[in-house]
Amino acid sequence: MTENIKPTDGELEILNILWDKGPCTVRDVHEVLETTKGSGYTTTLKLMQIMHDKGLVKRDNSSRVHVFEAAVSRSTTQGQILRKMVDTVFSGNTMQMVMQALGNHKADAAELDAIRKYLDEIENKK
Amino acid sequence: MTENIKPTDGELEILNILWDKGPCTVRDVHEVLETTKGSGYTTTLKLMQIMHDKGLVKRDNSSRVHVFEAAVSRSTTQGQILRKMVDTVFSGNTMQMVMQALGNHKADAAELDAIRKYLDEIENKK
DNA sequence: TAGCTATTACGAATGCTTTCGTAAGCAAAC
DNA sequence: GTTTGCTTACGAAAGCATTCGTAATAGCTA
Repeated sequence: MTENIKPTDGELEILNILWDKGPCTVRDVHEVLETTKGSGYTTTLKLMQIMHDKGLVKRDNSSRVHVFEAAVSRSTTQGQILRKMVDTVFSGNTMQMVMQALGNHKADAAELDAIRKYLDEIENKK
Repeated sequence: MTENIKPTDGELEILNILWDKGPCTVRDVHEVLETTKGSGYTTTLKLMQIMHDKGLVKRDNSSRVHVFEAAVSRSTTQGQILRKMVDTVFSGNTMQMVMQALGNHKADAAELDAIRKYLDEIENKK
């Protein structure tokens, strides 16, 4: 077990911004959240400070205006959250979850083919 | 949109028990949680009372010992949580989530075939 | 230099979840 | 009928996430 980091919903929103845009100042992040959530500047700041304490982000404070960067990878974090969700909501049954996801989602032929291809890859790799 | 019910983690644990075992008394549920979480009886009771207030469970109080039953379906709840997770963690990209799930999960040939079959079903239904 | 602005730091308030102590009610057993 | 034990009801405490008010700080500008 590497880490037991579990970002909260608010923290995840900020991580998404950092993953999309790369290193950001508090203002950069706030300008996004302001439109999506309408929260205040110091709210964003506080959240990012907490995330730094938790090790979710790295901070470059060489200049007066600190620059933040995600300290955890997107795919790793996605995998952790996904696994926990499968465990708690689907009793660990990944296949059932995938079926449900495919059933609810209106996939087009191209998407379905992409999955078939991927299934073949998985099978051949063994 | 039917409901905007979002069970907490603790509530979900109880729902899982009710879905697995059918109608239960508080004691029935507590006996499971006691071993998995070690929480006290009144803790379980309180949680189930809150769930009743929220409409997550139905209560039969015709006898002294109340009998509780899930008021929301397992698949509906799974679908809601799944959709929210895809939106917040995978930016709404269901296919990417499925790929990640399949990649992390060590599926055997039978499971992969089950998915292929399911993909065919989806495609033919159109 | 003095003052204005933008940034970070700190602490507290709010709201929600989880937990449990305690009281009250009821039923069976003695 | 009194006691004992299980059940439900109520309220409060603890912990955490989120929010923001206020202060301290640094840089820019007039």
